[in-house]
Amino acid sequence: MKEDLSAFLPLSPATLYILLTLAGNDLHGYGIMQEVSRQSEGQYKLGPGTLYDNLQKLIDRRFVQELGHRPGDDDPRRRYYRLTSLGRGVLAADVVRLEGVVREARIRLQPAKPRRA
Amino acid sequence: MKEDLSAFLPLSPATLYILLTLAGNDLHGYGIMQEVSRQSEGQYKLGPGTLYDNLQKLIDRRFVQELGHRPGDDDPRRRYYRLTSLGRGVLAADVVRLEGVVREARIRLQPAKPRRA
DNA sequence: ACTTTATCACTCGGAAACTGATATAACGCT
DNA sequence: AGCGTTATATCAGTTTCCGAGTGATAAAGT
Repeated sequence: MKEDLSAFLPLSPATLYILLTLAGNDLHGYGIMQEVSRQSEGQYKLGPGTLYDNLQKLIDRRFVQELGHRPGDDDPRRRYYRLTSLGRGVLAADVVRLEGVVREARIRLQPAKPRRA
Repeated sequence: MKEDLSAFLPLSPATLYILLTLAGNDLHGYGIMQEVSRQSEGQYKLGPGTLYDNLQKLIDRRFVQELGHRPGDDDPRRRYYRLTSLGRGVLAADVVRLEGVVREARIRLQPAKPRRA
């Protein structure tokens, strides 16, 4: 019963990192920015423009839903977002694609691997 | 003696596929399009606009060099391109990044693995 | 108490990238 | 000769990216 998730692939780096971050926990915008920076070890930083552009697009496509403010949260400014099961599926599909890319790259980048016998 | 290749990361999907394809063999534009389509099992197709935009950019950045026409080739229209060692390094760096993404995604997508006990 | 730094949400305009339609032409086959 | 494929390339329209900037609250330091 798989839908055609491949129509949404490949995900852009920005989209991929956002979905990846939300796959772990529900999170708010600023938290996503920090988490992406942390996960990529500072190599990739998401600006607010990219973030909110993407977030809106992801909500429109039902990959992510907004939870709004959390009643018990300490900081009432935060607006939380959650990955939907559709979004989870899209992320999983892209991960499969990426595994293929990585596998292929490993083969092509190492035509003569030093062997250790 | 590593240079700061991370400044060029992350590669866009289009760029990644082009570098990946050229990592295997020197190839001409049309061949790249076909090979990308084949490698991604038809999921991702590079249009000529995207291809030549990227190719020019890659040449400017010295990731790829043009070889021009091959003397012995049957079709003299073809213009061949080759990955430079810099381009190879960038590709390798992005593959490392992607491996991290894939690893992280695998962890986050399976918080409760079905056990078979 | 007061100042500074960090957190948080979001908008905006310009830059960059993507996309497919189109143009042009040589090639291979019947 | 005619036709589909191979091949390079450009162009305009759209989408995406990006960070500077705005505004405000919360936390931490002095």
